[in-house]
Amino acid sequence: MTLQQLEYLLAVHQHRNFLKAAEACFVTQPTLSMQIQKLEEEFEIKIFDRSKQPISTTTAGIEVIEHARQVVTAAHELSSLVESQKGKMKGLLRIGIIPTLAPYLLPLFIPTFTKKYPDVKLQVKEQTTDIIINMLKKAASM
Amino acid sequence: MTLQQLEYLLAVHQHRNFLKAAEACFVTQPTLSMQIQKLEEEFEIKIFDRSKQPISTTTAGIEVIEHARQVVTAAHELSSLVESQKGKMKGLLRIGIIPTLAPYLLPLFIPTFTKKYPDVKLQVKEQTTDIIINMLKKAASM
DNA sequence: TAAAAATACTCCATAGGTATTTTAT
DNA sequence: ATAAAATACCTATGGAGTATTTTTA
Repeated sequence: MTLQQLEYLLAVHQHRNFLKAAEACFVTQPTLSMQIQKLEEEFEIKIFDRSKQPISTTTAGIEVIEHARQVVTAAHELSSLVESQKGKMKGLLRIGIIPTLAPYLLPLFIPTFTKKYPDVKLQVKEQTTDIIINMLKKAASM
Repeated sequence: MTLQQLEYLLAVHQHRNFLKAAEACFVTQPTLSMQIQKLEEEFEIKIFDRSKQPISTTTAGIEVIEHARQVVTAAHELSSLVESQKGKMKGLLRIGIIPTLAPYLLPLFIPTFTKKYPDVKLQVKEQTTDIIINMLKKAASM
């Protein structure tokens, strides 16, 4: 069973026609026919009744399709999630800065940064140079 | 994205170890590594942090895995459904029989049949031979 | 140094395509 | 006669294997 096959299944069920279903899936009719056959073979269940036109979905087939739709829907939701996260910066960013520079640099940096990356949490520590170096070493060894 | 890759994903997340995950999936470690990489590439999201042992799941990865689990679960439910339907007779069976035979044959046939195939609905018509033939012809032309 | 993941390569199974035949209206 | 699905055949992608290298602890 593959996600492809399940999508083909839904297309055939919807269009009640192998050629149109194939076009909707951007493949040729034989390709789609083959995959449906393989699935029916694997399941040992006849899902479509091709003995008359237009083709119909068998009793057992309908139940299969209901569940297949859930699988495909879940997969699409996963795709959407991924799409929305793609390239999105998020997490925690720790910054060490010396007190001499802090009041000059931070006001320039923070507003634009938090606007651009609203999902990144900022944690700023003002410390002397050598303390910052120690903290960096410690962090690097974790 | 394939169901296989999602299963591999869940296995790695669970075992926090590519080799053990591979064994659990009955494939070799390189095979599993490759598929995870391909998925991360397709999604453009780093799902696992391999920079330290044991490996961990990234923030974005956790969300992906939650949804992946839903897809895989739905697919398993579909498999279960199919398994339970496999070889199961169901639907409607129409029987035509002549009144002369009915009282002798039906009592022998119906009890055993309904016991063996509880999901098949029986519809018995007692008619003369020529009426039955007409009904058959009509049914065949549908 | 040992354990774990990545890389290199090879192979074969199969998804998908084109051309054609079979089946149903 | 025509539309639709199945079949035959071919190609190429890529999933999976073995062997090896690189990386982390």
